[in-house]
Amino acid sequence: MNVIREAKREMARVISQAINVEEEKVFNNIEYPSKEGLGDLSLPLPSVTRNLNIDVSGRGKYVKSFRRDGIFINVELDEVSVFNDVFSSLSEDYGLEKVDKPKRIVVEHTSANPIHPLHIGHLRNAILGDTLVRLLRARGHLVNSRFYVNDSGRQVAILIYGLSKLNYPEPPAGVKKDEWLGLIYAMTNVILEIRQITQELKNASESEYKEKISKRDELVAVAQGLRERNEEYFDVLSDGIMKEEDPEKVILDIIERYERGDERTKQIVRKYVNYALEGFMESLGKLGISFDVFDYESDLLWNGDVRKVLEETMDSRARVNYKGTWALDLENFIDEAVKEELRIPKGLELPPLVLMRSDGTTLYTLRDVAYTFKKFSDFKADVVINVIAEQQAVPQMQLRATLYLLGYPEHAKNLLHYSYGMVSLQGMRMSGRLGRYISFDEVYEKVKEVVEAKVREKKGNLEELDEIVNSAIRYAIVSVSANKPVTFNVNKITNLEENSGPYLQYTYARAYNILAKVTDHLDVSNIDPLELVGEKRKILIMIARFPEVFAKAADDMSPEVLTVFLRQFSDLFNAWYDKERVLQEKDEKKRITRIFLVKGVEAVLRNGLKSLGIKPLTKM
RNA sequence: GGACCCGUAGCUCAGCUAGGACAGAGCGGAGGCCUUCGGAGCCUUAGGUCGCGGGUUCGAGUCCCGCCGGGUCCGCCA
Repeated sequence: MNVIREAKREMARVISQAINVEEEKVFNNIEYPSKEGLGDLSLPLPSVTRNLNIDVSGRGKYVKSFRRDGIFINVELDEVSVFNDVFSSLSEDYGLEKVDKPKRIVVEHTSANPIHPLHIGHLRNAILGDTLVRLLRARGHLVNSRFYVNDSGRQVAILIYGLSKLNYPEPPAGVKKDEWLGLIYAMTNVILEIRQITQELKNASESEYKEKISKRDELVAVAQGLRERNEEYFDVLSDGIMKEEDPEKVILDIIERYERGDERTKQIVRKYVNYALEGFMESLGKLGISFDVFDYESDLLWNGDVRKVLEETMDSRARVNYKGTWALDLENFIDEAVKEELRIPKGLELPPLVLMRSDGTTLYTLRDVAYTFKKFSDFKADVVINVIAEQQAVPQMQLRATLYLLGYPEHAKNLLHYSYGMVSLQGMRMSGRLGRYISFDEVYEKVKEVVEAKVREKKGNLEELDEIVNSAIRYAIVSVSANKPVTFNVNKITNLEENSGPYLQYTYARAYNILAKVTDHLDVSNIDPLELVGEKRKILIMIARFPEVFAKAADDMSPEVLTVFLRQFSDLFNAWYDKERVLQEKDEKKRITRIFLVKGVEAVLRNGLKSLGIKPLTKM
């Protein structure tokens, strides 16, 4: 039951008849007054008519009164009707309104390269992605979450090359596998880069020389830092790589063997890639994040999917010769109207999609086309959402344009890029390549430390410690709009005061514990209508609004909408909580009225928090 | 050079998609509240040319244009 919607309908019906404007138009322009004392619902008249000289009167089931106030028609709701209808139908899943026509939706998120541990950029990706999954599921959609394993690129090959120099060691017991791999990868890469730049120095011109020297010094400093973390590995790697005649050739050979599907290479690569994934899952598991499916990029190569797409593109009328290889000319074969339809800026000159390297091997974006087909077909998806950083905006547009050109306009339209802004680190860019990052695990442990100290100080319940840490981290991420660039700051996450996940959990616990002690028989007809004033009345209206807010947050894919609402709602409840007693109230009708409101608060917070992936705590 | 994202209180951010009533929170600052169902709380208070300049409109933080800052992308990398 969505009481607010019914009330808005009633209001719109009366006004539309009075001023002769379509009901739908009136309905869509109804808003909530921005300040107190103006009623519960409001219509700015100029938004629907030029005739401002009108008055509306009367009342209905929900509408108690209409009042003309400047350019507005303000409506006061009948709190008793609202109360009755909200609480006589208050179910377990109150507010989690389901869509009429559920869609099948694939959400791909996180998809970190399996060569180093997850860092705070992935943290944002994973939390946004997982929150979308939960919100859309709560809304009634069928959602399939996927992780794309980029296992066939150069980066994995570098890692495997390093491992080969170490004679394919096993991760030591007690060490997190992704972290262990990340160190080996960074060492290998840095040593390769130093070797490379040292070579370049030999034929460098005077002007380049200085720049290259300083770049090399920088790399050497990074290398020293890495060496301190494991001297034995570093020295063996350094020795092996420096002695290698042509490391580049060996790395290309690894790529070639893996892409071809050479059995021994497959075994080795998959083993270590899966170690990295194990590490990812261990980290993400702490926040309750998991995936339905892992898709390996290499599978698309081995099973012929990529080849099929390549053949299709080679048949395309948009195929052109580009710098000596083949590409799709997206710019000249996609007109303005289609660009707009595919959410591509008019002024952007879309770069051609290069189909293959001169040696015939394929490139990431083309493989991504194949992967997109797989996501649509495997799950019979209506919509595919890619949660990817904003840096990938252009490749994502190329992807949509390519799908369109290949004759799949529906796929192109239903492929959404859920973009998020960069996460930087106090002015410094993170770099997995150089082993410079704050890992997901470090963040988690740091937050856990602070939360634990706080719980001990409060003599609180340590059993749910992980759930408090989870809510602190999720809230900090999800309460900022996705497209904002953010600078990472642990202090912000460890502030557990009013604007925080733990604050919401705490508020929930208060409401829950009142209800746990209730002995009254609750009957909506046994209440005191005069109680529905002040904060209690406002709480009631917000409870009634919750289904609408939830639906908007899910439909717009804007979890921050729900977050803000839950916080304001908690503020309101806490303000009231401090002023009046519930259980100690002597008058039975007053007491029962208040208990109902607390029940509403409990339901709204419980369902709101759950759909954000935060556990409502009964004690903390 | 072109394209995209961001710019709101000392700091961190809501509000901008679909314009509407004196611009809202938290942190930090100042001052209060434990005979109280959980003080991770409550109540006061100070703090703002909504980056700047035009335009559209009865009305602009919100829409349009032009600037200025910060970031990102423009590879036969992923």
